[in-house]
Amino acid sequence: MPRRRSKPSESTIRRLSLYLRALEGLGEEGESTASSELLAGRVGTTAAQVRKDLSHFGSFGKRGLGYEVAPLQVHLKEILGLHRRWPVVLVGAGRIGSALFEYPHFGARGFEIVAILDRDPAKVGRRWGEVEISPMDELESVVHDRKAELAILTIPWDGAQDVAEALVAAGVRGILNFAPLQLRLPPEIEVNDVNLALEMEALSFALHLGGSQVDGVDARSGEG
Amino acid sequence: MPRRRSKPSESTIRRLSLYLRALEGLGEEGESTASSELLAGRVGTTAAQVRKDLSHFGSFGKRGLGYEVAPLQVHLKEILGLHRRWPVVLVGAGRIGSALFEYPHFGARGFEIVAILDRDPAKVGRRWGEVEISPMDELESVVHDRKAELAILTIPWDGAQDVAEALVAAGVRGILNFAPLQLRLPPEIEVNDVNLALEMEALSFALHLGGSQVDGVDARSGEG
DNA sequence: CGGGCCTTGTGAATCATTTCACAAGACCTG
DNA sequence: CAGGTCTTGTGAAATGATTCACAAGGCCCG
Repeated sequence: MPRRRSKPSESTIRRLSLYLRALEGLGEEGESTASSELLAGRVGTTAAQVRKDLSHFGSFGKRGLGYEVAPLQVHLKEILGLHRRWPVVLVGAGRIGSALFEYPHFGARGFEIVAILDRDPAKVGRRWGEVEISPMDELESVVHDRKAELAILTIPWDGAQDVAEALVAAGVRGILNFAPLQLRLPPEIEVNDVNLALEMEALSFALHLGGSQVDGVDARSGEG
Repeated sequence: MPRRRSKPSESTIRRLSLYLRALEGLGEEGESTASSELLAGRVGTTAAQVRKDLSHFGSFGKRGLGYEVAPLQVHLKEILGLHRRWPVVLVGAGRIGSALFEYPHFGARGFEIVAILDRDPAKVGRRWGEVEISPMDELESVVHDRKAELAILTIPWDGAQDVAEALVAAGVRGILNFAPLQLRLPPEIEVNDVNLALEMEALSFALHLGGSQVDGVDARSGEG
């Protein structure tokens, strides 16, 4: 197994997802091969970056030709672990939870929300499509029964830490966390934070700065 | 004005947001000062990192004491551009748009959704709270009238590029983009992508790898 | 008011990521 | 099958970010 030259960085992984989506687009457009330069253009990076990213996992291209769209898609899906179905538990049946439950791109990637939990008794028992909302005290049995290793947390910050710990105790190994706090969990648990206010704040910073002190901003003018 | 020793990185900016939130928590807990180490603990980074991040913008701490919670909060808000109100246009009145409209943490940071646009005639004219949904052909006038420099894009990928260009033409300078495609806009326009499927895929990668080839994974066991 | 204790701010060193540059192949054409 | 053209895969160089380590200050106590 001659793969894995050096360990891929977090950013490499994230770009693999982008390459995968770009390849799907190219496939729909009828392209059967793609050069690293073409892929880079679609994803907003450089050709060298694409090649380096892919090289961490093997040699998928043909010199002089580029990469074949369909096979590379398969490879990327396998690398990312998307060749299988992932049962997911959604905790928090609020607005964001509801939006994510309907989010079509999850299903397209094998992520299937198989259970919904909420602490609000008024919501428990309702059905969203095929899935009935369960009370929080069924957390452990639900996670266990459905063999869910992934969870999405869309609850207010004040319950998040406890729920996260319960999820981990029940067998969850990866959490997509929308609660705006830093979860403290064992290091082997993978947590991805989505902090929407933070994203807006990053925009605010950039606009604020650009509006008031444009002087120091170079980069684009001096050539490359 | 002796600020700005070197240019802060994107990651530094994002951590500033985290520090700000941590400081708010500390304030509520009654703390009046915070050391870089305490802040680092709350945010999941190192004390040196906190100090280096802050040092890009000035000297806010007192040696021997640490940082005063309330004043540092004010400084961070100013650095991030949060000392003012930001009118925001929301494009896409679907599930995600609805969730974001209700999202309490936006308002708490001065981001106010002042207009909603949707291409679906069935939605146009409805009210969400105080805001009525407008048709897409009012995009330019709405952005202009409300002086919105920020927009949130929660529409399907197939319309996103055109809408983004229209927003920019109307005066928008920053976009929070939920559409899973790479927007092609002038470089002075700030775009932050929130790609939810990608976040799940990053989790999937980590779990997939951890489950199948644990051998190469070191870091935690051997200590350092 | 001097000594001890803390914690900042920051150059220097380390570590990580990205970019460069080019040899090694692969295909095509004649 | 040789020569031309293209594009990969990859060490090496350049750039960027984080961590280290410590001098400079500030506070408190006696």
